[in-house]
Amino acid sequence: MTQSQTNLLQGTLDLLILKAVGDVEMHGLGISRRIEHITEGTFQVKPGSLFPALHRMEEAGWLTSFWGESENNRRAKYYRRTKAGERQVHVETKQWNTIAGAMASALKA
Amino acid sequence: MTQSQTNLLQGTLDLLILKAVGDVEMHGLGISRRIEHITEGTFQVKPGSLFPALHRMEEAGWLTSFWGESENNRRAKYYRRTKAGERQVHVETKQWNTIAGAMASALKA
DNA sequence: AATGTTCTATAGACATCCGATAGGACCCGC
DNA sequence: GCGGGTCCTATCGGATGTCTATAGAACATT
Repeated sequence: MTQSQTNLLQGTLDLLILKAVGDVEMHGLGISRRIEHITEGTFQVKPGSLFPALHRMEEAGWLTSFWGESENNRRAKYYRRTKAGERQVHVETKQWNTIAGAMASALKA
Repeated sequence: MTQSQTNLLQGTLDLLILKAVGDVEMHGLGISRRIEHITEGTFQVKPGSLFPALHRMEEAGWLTSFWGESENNRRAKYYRRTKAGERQVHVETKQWNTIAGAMASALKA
């Protein structure tokens, strides 16, 4: 049975990534660390979740990428949010607030 | 392209069902209607989502069921929350609050 | 009988998250 | 330079869970 522990809710990862990237360019592992930071340690995004998500979002046009060099002189792929990504933040934030509101309403009963 | 609009976040359905059942026994469609009500119309659970979830949760021991007769004289399967289901409400509520808190923290940046 | 409504149920498609695994590139100690 | 640790990206297979669509049984209405 061994239930897997902190399952990330489907659909929240995209928003977290978009939020983490912010306005500066970051590479994959940097984004991962930043997500852990801004969620106060709650979400730890593993590579197997992160990279498919990044590729998916680049495909969708919410992120652009370019190869660069990390602060540790490593080859790293940097991501930046696009205009469309900016709009997506608003869309998904609104969706999240709707969901959170509905859940709060359901739980207070 | 035709993006399917994933209405419900994975993992929230179980909690909504457990909350909807409450302390009285209800049949499937009744639970569905009640979820829509207590979430103020936000979540509309379709049969294809509802029944697999009910079976899964009965398997897990959070619900028990028995055949009865609906208020419209139809054959209906009634569900009731078990002790384990009661405990699960607390577990999942806590998880939800953690997640909601983490998201709130991430979004306020 | 024919039709609609209520209620349960399943199949198939699809998206996505996770664990495991892999490999290239840089750094350091020796 | 050689080996091991770390940083960084990447993919595969499996598992879960939701949606659309479909189906059928039973009762009610006409």
